[in-house]
Amino acid sequence: MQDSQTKYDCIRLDNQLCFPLYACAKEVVRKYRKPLEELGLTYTQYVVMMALWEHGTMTEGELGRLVHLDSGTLAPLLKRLEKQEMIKRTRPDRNERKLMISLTEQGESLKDKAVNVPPSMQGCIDLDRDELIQLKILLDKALKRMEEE
Amino acid sequence: MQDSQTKYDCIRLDNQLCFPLYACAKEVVRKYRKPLEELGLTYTQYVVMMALWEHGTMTEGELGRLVHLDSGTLAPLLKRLEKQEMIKRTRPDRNERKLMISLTEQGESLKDKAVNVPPSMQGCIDLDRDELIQLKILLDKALKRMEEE
DNA sequence: CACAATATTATTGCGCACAATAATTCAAAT
DNA sequence: ATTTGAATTATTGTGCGCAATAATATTGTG
Repeated sequence: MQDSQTKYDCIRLDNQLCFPLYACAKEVVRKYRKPLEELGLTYTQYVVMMALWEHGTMTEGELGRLVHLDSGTLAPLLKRLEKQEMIKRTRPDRNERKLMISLTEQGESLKDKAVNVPPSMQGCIDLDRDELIQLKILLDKALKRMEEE
Repeated sequence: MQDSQTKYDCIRLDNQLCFPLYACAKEVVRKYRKPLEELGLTYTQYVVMMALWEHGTMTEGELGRLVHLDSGTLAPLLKRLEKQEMIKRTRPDRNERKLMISLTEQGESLKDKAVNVPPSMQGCIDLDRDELIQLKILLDKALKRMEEE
């Protein structure tokens, strides 16, 4: 066994795939903070709002599956969004276990401010156009397979 | 403007690059939980230990730059690792501001268990070999550019 | 109907994440 | 030598993240 190849090579940071994934994700979320501050949203809240803007009213469970968050994270987050009057939380009569999450008028109209966020985040990941496309394809594919499990 | 292309398209979840990045990273960290439990480490602690196994003793600041964590996260995390007797935290005489982080014997030898983690995480991202390589290249490149700023 | 099993959300507990700020130590400049 | 400024780590406060568990409502089965 040579110097340049030991049994510990597999735990070098440079040889990890998951570490740059983890670190990039954190950096990106951090970069969103400023522009989202103007909307009064955290990154996670922004993701939840995007799901609601696109799909409309749904249960907490459906929402959680869409954005990859469980009830332990989502329940308090939704209460905060309700307090900010972005969403409403209501129990349907037919099934009082479920919690329907719907947008308030204010929440719905925040959409018009939110469309300014993606343009301002252009270049937040400093890669060429082709590389960004390729990266998105790979991440979408990986994520989809995780959802299928 | 047609139905299929509105000004709100840019805030559809499907059109985000950062969302699958964020979601994938979370899923991956979650998958590490089980195997790391046997080492008594969280994912973030594991990353910190990898940096120390590879580079040896360094200051908190250097460590933080390597793993992309600031003092607000790192300080309490290092105290927990010290309590578990994985690391030592000492102030050098020449500069009492700095905090040197070094491995204990126990921390050093945990390395031998840790080498089993990457193999057990093979397939944690369900992509072909070539796709994994490409993904790593793109993420490394993106992360490197973020570090350069 | 009774009651067991399931579905759905809420709570708890611990740790990460980071901005903002404070506290301490060191270095530089007059 | 004193003071100013920079470097370094620690603390505080808020929110995310998730496993484990609890609480409640519904559904299915005898």
